[in-house]
Amino acid sequence: MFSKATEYALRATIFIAQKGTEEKKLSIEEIAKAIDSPKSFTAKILQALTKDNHIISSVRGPNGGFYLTEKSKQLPVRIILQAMGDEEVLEKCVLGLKQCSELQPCPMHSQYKSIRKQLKELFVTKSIKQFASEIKDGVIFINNS
Amino acid sequence: MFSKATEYALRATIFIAQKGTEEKKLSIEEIAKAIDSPKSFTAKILQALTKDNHIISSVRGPNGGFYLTEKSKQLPVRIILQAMGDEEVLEKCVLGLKQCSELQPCPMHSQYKSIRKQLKELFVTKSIKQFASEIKDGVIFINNS
DNA sequence: ATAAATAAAGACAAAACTATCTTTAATTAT
DNA sequence: ATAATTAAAGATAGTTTTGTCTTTATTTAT
Repeated sequence: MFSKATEYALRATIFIAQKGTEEKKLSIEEIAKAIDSPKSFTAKILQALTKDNHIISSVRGPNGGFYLTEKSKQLPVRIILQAMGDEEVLEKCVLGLKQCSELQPCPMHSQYKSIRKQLKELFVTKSIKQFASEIKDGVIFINNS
Repeated sequence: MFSKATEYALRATIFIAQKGTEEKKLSIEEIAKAIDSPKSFTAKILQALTKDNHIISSVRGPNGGFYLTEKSKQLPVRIILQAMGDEEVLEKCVLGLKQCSELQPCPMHSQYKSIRKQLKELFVTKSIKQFASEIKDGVIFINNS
């Protein structure tokens, strides 16, 4: 569905939203361990979400790390797909046809369109915060081991 | 959602099922043109679907080409994903977590599982033939131009 | 001021994916 | 038999994705 990079971005952002605060920031070390992702690769991804897109906040130096502002937590999860350049799946024809539409439907269009709509709905209407608050120790997990 | 190779495989197979017969086989030339895919790359894909998986039938030489047997047309479209090694999306956690399940759900699990179920249902319950017969000239399209 | 800790930035490399081109084998028509 | 046609097979190459490592910049604590 999504690239590895996008999977890591979603996991990391939801994790940071849940565990990080401006007072207690999370290091890339902690984050990568928690979500089971390669550290340096994840660092690159968080950099992008920080620098270009201002979804995540970061501070360098001792006691530095990553956290999300309350405002960022309220963004739809779609914002992460957008930042990662990986939101095509929310719009695209399942057969990859450029001109597939209601007027020129592909053979799978009528069956697939409702699935795509629900997928888009999920990423557009739900906020980062909503998924972050799903995590309750011992009930919902975000780690991978 | 799927790789380019899988998109071409789905388009080609549905197209061949609709237009090809044992009497009037389709050449790789015709197929690639019709579904707007790179010819040699598509040849490789059809080779795989022919040789290893016996989903498509082929004959070499003059008036040779590709077609589907009636039996093949009745296979679920999932068989194409399987042959292409690209059916992971029907089963996988949206966040890419290995152990995500009802017992150890990821933060998106409860919202996403019904979407994944519908997607799987689509590929498991619908046959190649069903999508092939969706194509009616001027109403349903499979070309890309 | 200096040292330590941490993210940012950049260079590099391995693997996977997409694509092309050439040669070979099989089949048919003459 | 021979020539023509078509898929099969194999070699190669470009691009993207995934990942690592090193150096630099910033911040904090002493």
